[in-house]
Amino acid sequence: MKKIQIFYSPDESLGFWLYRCHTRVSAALRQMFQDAGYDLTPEQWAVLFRLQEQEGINQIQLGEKTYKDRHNITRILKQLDKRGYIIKRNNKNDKRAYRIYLTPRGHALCENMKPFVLQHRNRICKGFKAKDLLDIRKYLEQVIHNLDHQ
Amino acid sequence: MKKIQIFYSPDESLGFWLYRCHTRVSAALRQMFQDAGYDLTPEQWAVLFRLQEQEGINQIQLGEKTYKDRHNITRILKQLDKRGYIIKRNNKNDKRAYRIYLTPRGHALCENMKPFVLQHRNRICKGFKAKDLLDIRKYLEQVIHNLDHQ
DNA sequence: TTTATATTGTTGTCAAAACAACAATGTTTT
DNA sequence: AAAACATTGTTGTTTTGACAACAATATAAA
Repeated sequence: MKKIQIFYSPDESLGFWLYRCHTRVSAALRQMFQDAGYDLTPEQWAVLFRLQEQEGINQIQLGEKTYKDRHNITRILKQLDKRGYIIKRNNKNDKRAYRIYLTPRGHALCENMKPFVLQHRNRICKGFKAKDLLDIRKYLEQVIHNLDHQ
Repeated sequence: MKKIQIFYSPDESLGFWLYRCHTRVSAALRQMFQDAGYDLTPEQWAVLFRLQEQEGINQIQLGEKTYKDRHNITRILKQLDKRGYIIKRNNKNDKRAYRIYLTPRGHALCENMKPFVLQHRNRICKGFKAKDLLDIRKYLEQVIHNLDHQ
């Protein structure tokens, strides 16, 4: 007997919805930064914020915080460095690693962006109750858990 | 009086979770294709499947189905064409447009991938009840709706 | 101590997303 | 019919994600 498998459309699939949502949400933030006259990508923002949160960490730690690999961190820092938002200092204890710091310019940018980021968050969460947001997060955590465990 | 705004960490933000989830889910599918010995990206898969669903459509329509813009469709089709999975036929009614078709090789690939895609879907949805999946989708639809309306 | 292995970071390649500029064809307006 | 505008598709640039190869330094094993 032949095994019959029903293949539902991607329209019904979680991965496809995650793709749609993420690209739209990310594009909207990028657009918001642009409209506000800032030359900053959402990815650069993520790194910038983590640095403000915890200055002096190295690129590996930055990658863990932002869920980006070291290759991408290298390049994103290159962009931030080019624009004068960060500085890489040598680490005396470990000559392989750098300690990454925000410049005053970087600190200022980070503060300036926060209202826009808040506005963006409010926009995408419109109509959600606190419990909805907790539920969504619980679901998304489960997806990542599923991928982490086999 | 100064207005105080609490800026919660990205760890609490929906956009960040969507980023984490999407990149992990997408990377897992890419890895699954690779491990199975197929040289196919998740994006190429999305286009391939839509073509099987509806052959002869043009690139704009393909973009609408996959939520990609025409620039990306052009390049993804270039990859699929290079590998012999699709063919672009001229449209007599509209000389600007092509009609895109799967080759037999493309049809075969699409069929071959389905079990892997199903396995991937089951993997990321492990532990979810039918209602959970409906809820997630409802939430994600709401996010997109929020972005579509102002 | 010397050798082997792991960690930190860079560079290079390829594919995709976002965006601008362009060519060619269709459609609408005048 | 001619001009203005819209649609379909391509190419180019920049940024990011995924991956491989590499250099330099640190740590563990022999």
